[in-house]
Amino acid sequence: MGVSFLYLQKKSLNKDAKHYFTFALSIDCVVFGFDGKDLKILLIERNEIPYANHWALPGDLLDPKDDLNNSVNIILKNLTGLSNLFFEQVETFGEINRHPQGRVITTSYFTVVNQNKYKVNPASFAAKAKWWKIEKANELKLAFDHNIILNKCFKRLQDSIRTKPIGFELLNQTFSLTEIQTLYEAILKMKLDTRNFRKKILQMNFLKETDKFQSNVSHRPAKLYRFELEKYELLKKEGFSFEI
Amino acid sequence: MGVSFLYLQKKSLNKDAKHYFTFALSIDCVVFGFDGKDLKILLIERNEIPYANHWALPGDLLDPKDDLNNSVNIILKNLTGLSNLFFEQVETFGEINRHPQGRVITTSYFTVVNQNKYKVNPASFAAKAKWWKIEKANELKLAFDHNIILNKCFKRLQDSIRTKPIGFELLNQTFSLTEIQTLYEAILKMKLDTRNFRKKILQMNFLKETDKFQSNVSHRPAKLYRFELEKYELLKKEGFSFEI
DNA sequence: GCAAAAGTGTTTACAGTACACCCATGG
DNA sequence: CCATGGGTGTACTGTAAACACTTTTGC
Repeated sequence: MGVSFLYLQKKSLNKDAKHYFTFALSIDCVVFGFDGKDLKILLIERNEIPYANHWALPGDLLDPKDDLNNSVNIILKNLTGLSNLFFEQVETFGEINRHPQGRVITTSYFTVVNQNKYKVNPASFAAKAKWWKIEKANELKLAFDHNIILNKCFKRLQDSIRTKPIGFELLNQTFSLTEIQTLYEAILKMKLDTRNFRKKILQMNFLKETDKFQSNVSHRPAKLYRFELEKYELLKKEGFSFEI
Repeated sequence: MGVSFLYLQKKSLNKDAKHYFTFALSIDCVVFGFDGKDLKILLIERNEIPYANHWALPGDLLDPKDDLNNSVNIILKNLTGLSNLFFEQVETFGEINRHPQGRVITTSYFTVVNQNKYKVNPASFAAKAKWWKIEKANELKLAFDHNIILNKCFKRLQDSIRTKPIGFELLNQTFSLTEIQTLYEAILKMKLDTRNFRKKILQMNFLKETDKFQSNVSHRPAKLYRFELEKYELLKKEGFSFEI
């Protein structure tokens, strides 16, 4: 197994640095989007080996000069044009043979974006990108261990959506209560009771009714709401805890 | 920033491997113990630079031949003699200057052990090890970013103890209800109501009353219970979810 | 006037909380 | 017989869950 005490001992560390400083690190990111109906994730089609013609999570090697957490935004921007997103670190994968070309450890993140605000334009970036329904993505044989990473990140999203107000990132700035409910149903994969859902989310007091309504719908137009971040921060400071 | 598309392109990866395959990876572990009264963590005293004479979390460099998650047990055994423990991966830290001697990324884990079963014997292992009250450990200036890692892992323990039956690892095989309650109070850092706590944990139906009692105590001896793993697994399969 | 989704309140059941006294043992 | 922690039940309160009809718009 060859575990050493290098970590504790400078002299040995210098001597055997060649042996230990041989890992590459990558970042893989699950980007969740919502089109008003289904939860989607963003995949990129590889055109080089290994895994040529396979779909993969957007990701890249970490430059040894760059900070880990700060690089996610840069990598994602280079691959897809998406920028300035919030990320949650999920898990680090380090199986010996997960990358066929060397010892690459990957740290996974997820983020959520509004599909309408961020239209991915495959032509303008390095790789072909496409939004996939999460079930469809799971039927694909993704590159590397990306099916596993995808599922871990999806589980984490399901947890986080219930305890943090990240869902509003997936919607337009104003939205109807039905839209939030549909979003929660798509992520949690369960039907929710309309009256109870509205009661619960409204009494949290961080949604502000606007004077706008849906337009051009062939039914009663829904009132539109806005998420008040400042209000949420205040409530949190007072000890309130978000839970759906 | 120098982010590349190497990850996607074999030819470049081969060419620039020297640039990217230059990280070292380490594993750091927060070992929680319980002495019947206080929550403790296990620290090791370094006697080499960097951070000579500083206390540090047990950890070591990962050998490039070894799997990440599987190495935690081996590393901890080499440092402390503790073996065959369960670990939960918590977070990976990759700030540029977190290690003064090179680019070392660290993945953190926590585990919980029964302090009575596992007496750490400093003399017989590589480094001097000591159990510290968590508050005292936080007052120390630990090596590297270990204060931060410790606190992240402690928060994760506080979450996990409420949703997974890991607390019983910290106790003897048979234990009194008061002992579990004291443990939860030590970890969650709050007083709990005795009658309500007992009701809640007993009605989960995975604690089995034994015919044993405390002995040599100068008060009414407490009935001793046992955690039934099989029962817990069964209940979980039926959709029951642990929550304290 | 019909189709389609928006919007709205009440009742019921269960789980969380608060709370105080008697019991068994060792010394 | 006293000190110490073990052990127990009930009433109250608040939140989750179940449930059906009216409203507004476009066509």
